Amino acid sequence: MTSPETRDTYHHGNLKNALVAAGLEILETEGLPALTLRAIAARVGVSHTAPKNHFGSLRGLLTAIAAEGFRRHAAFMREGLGAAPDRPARLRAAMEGYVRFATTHPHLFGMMFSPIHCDFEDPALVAAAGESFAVLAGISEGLDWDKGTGPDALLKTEMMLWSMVHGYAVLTMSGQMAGATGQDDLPGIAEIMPGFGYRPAPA
Amino acid sequence: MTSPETRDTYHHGNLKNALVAAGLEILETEGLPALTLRAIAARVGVSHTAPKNHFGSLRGLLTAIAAEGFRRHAAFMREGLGAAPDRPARLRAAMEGYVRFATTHPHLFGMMFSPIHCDFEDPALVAAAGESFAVLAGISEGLDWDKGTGPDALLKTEMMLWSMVHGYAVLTMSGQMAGATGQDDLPGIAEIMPGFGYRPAPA
DNA sequence: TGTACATCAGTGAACGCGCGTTCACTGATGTAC
DNA sequence: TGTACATCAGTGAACGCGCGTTCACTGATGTAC
Repeated sequence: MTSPETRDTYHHGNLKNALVAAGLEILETEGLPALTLRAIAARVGVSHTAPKNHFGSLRGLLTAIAAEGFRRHAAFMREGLGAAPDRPARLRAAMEGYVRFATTHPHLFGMMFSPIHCDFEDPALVAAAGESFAVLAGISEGLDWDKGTGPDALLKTEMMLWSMVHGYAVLTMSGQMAGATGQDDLPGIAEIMPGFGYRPAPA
Repeated sequence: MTSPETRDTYHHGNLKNALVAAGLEILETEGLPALTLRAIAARVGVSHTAPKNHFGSLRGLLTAIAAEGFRRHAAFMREGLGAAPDRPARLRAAMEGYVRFATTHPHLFGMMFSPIHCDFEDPALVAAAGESFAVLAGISEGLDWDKGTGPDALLKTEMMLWSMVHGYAVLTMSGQMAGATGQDDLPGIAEIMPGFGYRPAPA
């Protein structure tokens, strides 16, 4: 918790991290439109001009928050991987972790993919997003489908998996899937995926 | 064009449609953050309180704009369908139409799926989105994959296709796909799809 | 064909709000000698 | 161990802006008789 706190020192000491943490909290409790410079600073108990020293601008701060979001997103996916007994189970666990993150942190997830809020050129954000993508890439390897086996085939598999799970997350989360199909109780991501097998693991 | 025009009549005559058209133009030229009540009204040449008579609030107007977006989106997909010689070609055309719409109208597309801007409970919006979804549902029928043939299998196929194409559109459009994979020249949506066949058409 | 009147559609000034940024500043910290 | 000084980190008042909404209003239109 980083609830509005009183400081006795002039310098905060850990303001950079505290601002990111405060931003994440605001996203959880109040949503994306409430995520302003002033609100974030107030939650940390600091003047609203202080963030400028660390992030330059609001956009810089939001980008840092999104980067932390991607790290947690990757962690969500990796969480289920350890317990999975085989590769199909790992695939399923990663996909379900992806969707579970979106469902439990809808505002953060929305911001992480919004060019209006984040600077996708920022190296730290690109690196964090890459960490998340790497989990999907890891489970794509060896997936047996009909697109050949070259390096380009691997890229296509990664793209296919990422597209499918991301679209599923966005459409179910927003309620659009339920609205358009008229179904309230929708099949999970693992239910709708094609039933891919894996090639024998390399020795 | 609905550029700032001068009227000689007190009543506009077609304000409701003109406001939607103006909103669509602003999205094309200036993007989502510029889509305000005042900007839309100014473009039509009307006071910024006039829209209230027709839409109640800003949110109502944005929802109407999104609904028109879905109608155009469906039209984009249907466009390629007519010329397609067979069902696999129709599948490909619809998917590519989906992505092309997102690429050519990124801000409109973004708003159409944003709960912050639109009211997804609005019947007109749900109907328009359903029109769009119906195109995908149409090409899902008869698709031969390994999930059985019941009505639930059809729903799963529709969801899978929609998820895949939507995720692909969002991720490529925002530049995230290029960023995370490090590739500039990415395969198209038809390239990454599993190579589904179709069952023989019913007689 | 006229008239009275309700309703619809648009005006424009004002309101209150919260925003991000700029500015001159001050307190705290680190470092060179 | 002291001192001078540069730099870093945070303050708080002020700025200018544009936003959506409210309000009392007025012009235009449609309809009943």
